[in-house]
Amino acid sequence: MAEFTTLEHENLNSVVYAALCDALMQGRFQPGDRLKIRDLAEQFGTSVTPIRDAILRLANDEAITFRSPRDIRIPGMAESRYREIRAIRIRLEGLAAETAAQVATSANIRALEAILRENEQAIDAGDRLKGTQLNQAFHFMLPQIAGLPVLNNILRRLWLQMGPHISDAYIEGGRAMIDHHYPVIEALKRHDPAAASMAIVDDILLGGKPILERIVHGEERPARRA
Amino acid sequence: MAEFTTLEHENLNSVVYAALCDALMQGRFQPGDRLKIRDLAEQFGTSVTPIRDAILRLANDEAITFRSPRDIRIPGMAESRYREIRAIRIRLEGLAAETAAQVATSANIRALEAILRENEQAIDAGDRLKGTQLNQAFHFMLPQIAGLPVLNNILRRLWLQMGPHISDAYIEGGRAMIDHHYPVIEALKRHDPAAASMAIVDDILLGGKPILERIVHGEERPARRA
DNA sequence: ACGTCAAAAAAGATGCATCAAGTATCTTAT
DNA sequence: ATAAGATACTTGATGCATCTTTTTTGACGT
Repeated sequence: MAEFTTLEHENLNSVVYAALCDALMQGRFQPGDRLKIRDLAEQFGTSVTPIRDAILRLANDEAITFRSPRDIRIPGMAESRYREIRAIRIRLEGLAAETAAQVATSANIRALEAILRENEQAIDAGDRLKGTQLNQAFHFMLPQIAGLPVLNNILRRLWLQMGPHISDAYIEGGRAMIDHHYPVIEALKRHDPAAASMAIVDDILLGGKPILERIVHGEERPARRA
Repeated sequence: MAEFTTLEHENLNSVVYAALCDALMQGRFQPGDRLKIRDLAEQFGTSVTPIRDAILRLANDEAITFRSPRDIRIPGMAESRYREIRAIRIRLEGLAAETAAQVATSANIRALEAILRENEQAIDAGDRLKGTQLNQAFHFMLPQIAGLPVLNNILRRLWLQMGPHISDAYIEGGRAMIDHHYPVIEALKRHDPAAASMAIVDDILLGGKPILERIVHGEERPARRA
């Protein structure tokens, strides 16, 4: 999962960054949670320097923000921001799906089907964490198949921002969260770019509905203290 | 130009980051150029810490890379990567243009026209730096008009990567580089999203042609030493 | 001349001390 | 008992020392 495209010479800061990215994408942070450099340093068993480095990168990704100069927090998500991210995803994942449909091999298809099958089982078993991970894995597979690393990185950053807001939505959504993945695979099999794009758009709009509702009804500026 | 959406409490690291971003986008670095933290610290009159912070953020943006653990450089651009970035820009700037066409005010139009006029003059005067800056300003104005800050940031990062590769193309291109900006403004005036999108796509594909040719004929892995 | 290898210099990574600014706590006067 | 002010603590930013690895360089042999 934590496959980073570029560089990253297993520095401590990259290890911390990768770990925090995973935590973010898995919804292990809640909006409003506060991060303390010294605490994280203790948890990771490093000095504060690599933690600062990782935090800075995450802030650059807008995955965390400095509410005040000394108050590092997981930001809230305004509804307008979520809608914007969704619109961007539609364009970008649409492009990925179209391109993937043109070049997908049977091995690619099998990999997607394997993820989808596992995802079903995870959802049926009520395993929220595994469910979100596999859903993400499915989405990230398309730009990978398409050979679009830049696009993949952009999407990764968007998911970093969405992570804290999708936590419980997947359990509530049940299998409906991944129902739209089937038409995607069918379109790739037929090498039908337009159908692939439409299918992934359906997934983003319909499958993501519980997430939007959560955000709309949630606090814009999350309460103090977690 | 250096308007950063979020946070950024005028820390030293943010000052350095903003300065390096400007330098990158203005083409003041060449692919293959090496950056040294201690040298930059001397230039900025700070210690190495804020420089490291800024460099780390830039590396996270993939605007600079660590060729080896101790060799920080402006990366080269493979043709495939440029084509991918172009495809992404088409989708994203297309979305920005469509949205902008729906909401543009007459004040927005006037601002765009002012930039375009200035850009003409800069090109006629052979002022490469100002030409590229105003061209960028035009492109960044669309997501701003559209009210899409996330999209704006994504584009900013892409431009950070393109910056070192567009240096001399604008002089060679002459007015052809901005000819396609007129139809964009016309479409916004008519509140015609489809036309606005098509116009900006034309600009990206045709206006960017000299850039692609430069990249195709340039070195993939740039020569040592600048 | 050219290539090889080793010593020296360079350079980023890490850790840590200090600073400044904000926060919480405690004291004290009303 | 409450509120205002002072004190101590928290916490990120900055600077700096040190460590390790890389890069450079120059001497040496072919």
